[in-house]
Amino acid sequence: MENEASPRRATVVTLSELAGVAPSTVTRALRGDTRISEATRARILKLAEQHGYAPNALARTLSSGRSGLYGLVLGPASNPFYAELLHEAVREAKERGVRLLIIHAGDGPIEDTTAESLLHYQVDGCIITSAVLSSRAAEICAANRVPLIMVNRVARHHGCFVTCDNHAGGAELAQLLLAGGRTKFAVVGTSSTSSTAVEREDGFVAELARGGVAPMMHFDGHSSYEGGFAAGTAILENAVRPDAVFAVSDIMAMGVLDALRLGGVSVPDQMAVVGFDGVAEAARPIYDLTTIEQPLPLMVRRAFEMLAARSGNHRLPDESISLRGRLIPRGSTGR
Amino acid sequence: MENEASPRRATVVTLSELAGVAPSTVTRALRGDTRISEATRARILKLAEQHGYAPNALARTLSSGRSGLYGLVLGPASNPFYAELLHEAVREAKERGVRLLIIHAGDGPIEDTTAESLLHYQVDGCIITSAVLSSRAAEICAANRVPLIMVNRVARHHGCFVTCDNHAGGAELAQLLLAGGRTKFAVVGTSSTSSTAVEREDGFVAELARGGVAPMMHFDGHSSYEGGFAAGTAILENAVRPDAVFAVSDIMAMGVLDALRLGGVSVPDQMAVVGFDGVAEAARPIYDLTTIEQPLPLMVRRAFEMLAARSGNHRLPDESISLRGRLIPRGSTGR
DNA sequence: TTAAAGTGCGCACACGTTTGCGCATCTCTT
DNA sequence: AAGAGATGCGCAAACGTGTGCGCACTTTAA
Repeated sequence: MENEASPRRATVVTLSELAGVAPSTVTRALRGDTRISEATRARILKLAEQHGYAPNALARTLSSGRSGLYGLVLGPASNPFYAELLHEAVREAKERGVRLLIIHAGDGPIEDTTAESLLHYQVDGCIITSAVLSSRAAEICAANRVPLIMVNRVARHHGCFVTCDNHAGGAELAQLLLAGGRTKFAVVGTSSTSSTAVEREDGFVAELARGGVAPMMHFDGHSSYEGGFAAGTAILENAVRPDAVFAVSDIMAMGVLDALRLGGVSVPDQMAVVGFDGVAEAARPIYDLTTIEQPLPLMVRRAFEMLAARSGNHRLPDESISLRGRLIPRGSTGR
Repeated sequence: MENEASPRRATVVTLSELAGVAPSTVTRALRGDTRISEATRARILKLAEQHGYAPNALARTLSSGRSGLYGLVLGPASNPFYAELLHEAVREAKERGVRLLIIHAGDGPIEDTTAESLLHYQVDGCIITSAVLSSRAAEICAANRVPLIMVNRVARHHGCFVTCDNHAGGAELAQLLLAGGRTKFAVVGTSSTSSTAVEREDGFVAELARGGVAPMMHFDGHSSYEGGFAAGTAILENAVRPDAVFAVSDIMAMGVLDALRLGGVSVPDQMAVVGFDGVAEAARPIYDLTTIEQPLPLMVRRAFEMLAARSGNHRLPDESISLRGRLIPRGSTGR
């Protein structure tokens, strides 16, 4: 079919010559412009099909200004939450006909050179989860009109973000534990300045206070399984043990649970454990973890919507969306 | 700094006007062409710096033919191996100054429309893990000279791939178990036609045969934690229990281990368990899983090298690389 | 003194697509 | 029958960068 001597891909110009029309006619026909007659359109579509025409999205960017590319900044691989978020983003991007450019993944901060590559590829926007953007990097994006959306975290005083209602979620978990008759609470937080973790903890502690209780123990660790495991181990070693543990993320709660299991503590009889995120792992029978499920699909959709709106109109003000999570009571809190 | 009335980004033309030279001179100066005098070059570099010039990589693609974009097809989120692979790929891409375009993620096959978007963005190549490419999609890529590399899986009869030496790894695990005095073996495989799983199983069974033993049980399940858990549950229910279980992936082995734990089976005393992949989770004290670690960083690097070579020279023949994995003996096999 | 080689840079086109403008032709309307 | 609107399409410029070719000037060689 394809001639070996002419390996060149079909272009709009190729098709226009074949069809005996102008390149602009081909473009309009392919894009469904109503001003092109149905007959011409059909003829061009058929030619495109025959010759395996694939539009050059990069060339389109050049003249239209939109690239159809969104940057994605991902958190560490050790937390399955980000893997789920990635897959959700891929699904949503496919639905919207846009592509995802992985800009950064991992724990560390985003380097300035990485931020610059955002510009090189003319991304229409960028979704940031977890990682911190240096002020210089943020400045670069702002100066070049690249809209930024933080998912699952908020920046200091500016920018768009969509999060779960962390405060309410923390409070709801506290209510559940109080209603279950728990009295001695441990909080497993994170040493990072993550807004998400802080809000969850605040909500939890505030609700405890409403019930007239204060946590008896507090741990700060790395926001990972290992951090949770270390906290769980520390709980075991404490002279007086709590009867309920709130970990600010499921991955940490899983670490806590495993430490308790190795220490011979029975959950939920001797100790209840709750987490936050609603990752798939939490549903495993071995963990059976009570948690707040983040409405990930909706959060991702909202993020894309905000990006799409802002890539069309740069004057839109900063916007923040908070979505209520769903309490999933499981075995780790009894019943 | 940036004038509100002139939101346009600096381009080569902008700089050329500022410097009083031709656009081509600017291009050559920025790209380090030796034919441009040092004085002119310094002046242009300074101007570029001042005006925050960011080259338009998409425009460059148009005239140079190379996009600096690689497609990435990722497996399901439920297996942490793919998350690790993603992060490794991101790291390697950063080092090489190329970008990753997420084409597809998840369990299902790659749709043809997805494959076409590979072409739209003129990717220089594509790394495929796990998902299957329809023959039509493969044809599209071949016709358009988009090199494809399979990582951790091999296609039927053609294409480039880089894998771990699955057969040798399976054999090594069998040796270890035999040396540990195990006699009754169960194999937890996957119902998918994944070449990787089949090779691992073949290697394991072949080595058992050399020792004069055949597995007493065999399970096929979904290649996931749940699949492993189901197999583990089935093992519990069997009248006569094996004293060693080989799961073809760590994620399945984790499922097996948890099922055994819930069933009160003590590992490694009553039963040894081994996995394959070397994911981070396998090292958790609660699993402490003996496994074969895939040399992920090297595998990813080789994949990029093969892609880079093929995007420069389309005539290169198919090539396959097999890298030896490393046995990591842990508590799940005793000692 | 002249030819040859080297240096520094500009011109112009190419890459593939989009889009504003405008020119025909055809169909109504009055 | 003539102006008004609709319909169908072409022309040409633009997006930003890369590059082959060639011109002018300088240095070196004979």
